[in-house]
Amino acid sequence: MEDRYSGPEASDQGTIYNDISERLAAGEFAAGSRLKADDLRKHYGVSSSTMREVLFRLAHNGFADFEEQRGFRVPAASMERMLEVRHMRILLESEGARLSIANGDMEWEARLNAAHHKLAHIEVKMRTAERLREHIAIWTRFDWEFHETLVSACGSQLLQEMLKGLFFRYRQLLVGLVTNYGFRSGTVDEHKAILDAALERDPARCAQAICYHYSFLDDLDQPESQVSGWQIRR
Amino acid sequence: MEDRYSGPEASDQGTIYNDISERLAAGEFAAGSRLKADDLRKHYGVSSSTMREVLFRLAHNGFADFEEQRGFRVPAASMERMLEVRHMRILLESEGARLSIANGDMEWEARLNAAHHKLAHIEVKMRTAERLREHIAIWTRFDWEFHETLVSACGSQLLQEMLKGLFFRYRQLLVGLVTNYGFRSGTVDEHKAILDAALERDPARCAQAICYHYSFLDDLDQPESQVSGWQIRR
DNA sequence: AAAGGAAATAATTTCGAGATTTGTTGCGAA
DNA sequence: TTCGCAACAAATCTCGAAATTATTTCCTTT
Repeated sequence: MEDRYSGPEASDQGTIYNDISERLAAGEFAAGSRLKADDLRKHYGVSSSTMREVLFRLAHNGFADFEEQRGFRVPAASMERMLEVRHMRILLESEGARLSIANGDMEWEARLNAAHHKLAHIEVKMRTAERLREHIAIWTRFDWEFHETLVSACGSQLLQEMLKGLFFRYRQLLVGLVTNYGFRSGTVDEHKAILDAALERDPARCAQAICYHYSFLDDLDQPESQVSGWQIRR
Repeated sequence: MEDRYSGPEASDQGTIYNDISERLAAGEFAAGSRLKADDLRKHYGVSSSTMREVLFRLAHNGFADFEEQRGFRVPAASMERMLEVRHMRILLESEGARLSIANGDMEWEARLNAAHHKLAHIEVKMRTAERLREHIAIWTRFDWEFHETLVSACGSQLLQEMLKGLFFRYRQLLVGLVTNYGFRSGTVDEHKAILDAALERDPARCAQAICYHYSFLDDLDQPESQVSGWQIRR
């Protein structure tokens, strides 16, 4: 008799890590709330030590805050923190795109096109989707794949790793700060602008397009101006 | 009767983490070698779980590589990896310095002067020191404090955190790649050039000085040209 | 002698209980 | 009512052994 529970089948560390990070990126846990090791332990059917390790891995990737003797918390989603992450994303992504444009071959162009195609498809679909929640996970993956592919020919493994961390941190903060899981209809055109600039091998215009992709944040502070149906959470 | 051992007195996680990272930054463990959890566990007198957590923390800060079911290893110190870390350091440090120059007040200038003074003092002393090994830990700290202070007025906590990780990763790789623990006599003038450019509020010249500070790496590939008495490890 | 495989060895990973620390509640005094 | 303090409750942190998985050794087979 199994008195475990009926959750995810395989509950190894990697699976649990991915599951929790997805749930965090989908805004399931309120920003600033405690990640109770004991509750999660029971939910996934593992021991406290295993859960602790997973939480440490999440913490060191920026998904959670850790304080000694005080456990783990979902990082508070402040606009200041958000702007800092955006700043770093723009800096690294522009540099990575610049190098990719300089080094990338036709194979890179093809992969970028493919990644954009998948992303555009889901984004157009989501514009009229009923239940946005169901598409967030796959959209997040395609979004990341596009941004990852953009810098994939930069020649620096390190830059790509750092950018990955920033991407998911950004998403987590965004979901905590706004409604609609951070989805906007405007992203379709913005991603297209980045793609076009990259394929035309224009680093300056590409950097500009990347900048514009994140510029909506500046409008969020003014409550009267709505950004594609968004609202700041209260 | 204590059959523990006679090492560091307080063996909490933070202390062990700092001790191991210092040993790694001093090149005590050969690059590519295994970090045996059991040996370290015995050395510090803690359980395997505690040591495992410390190793995870080290791994997530780039001090160690982790592979599932295969334990922890000292990252292989390759020149490629080194150039990647240098690239990111230049990018982030130039940006951080630029913002600090724009935002920093007189208080920042004073702190930068103080940090440089301490750093210059130890570096001049090390030029003629007998046993370099003894000064590495304190030199590393002052070196970091100077670079940290340089960007401390940039207004981004995130940039500073990322730069800190890069700094120690850089040091670990350097120690693994060259002799003399990565110390060069040329750093004295280079740090002075960075300080002067920052105090004169010249971002472009500051970025140039930062770039020059790391440019010695380009000469390392040519074996005939010696960089201030350095040699590449074989 | 070389290659393959099975047993032996050595490492990592998981577990659950106990020790330690933190947070909370209730009581009494100012 | 407010503050301090002590006892209680709930969480984290550590531990060492057991289970799992990788590595080495050595014997068999080709």
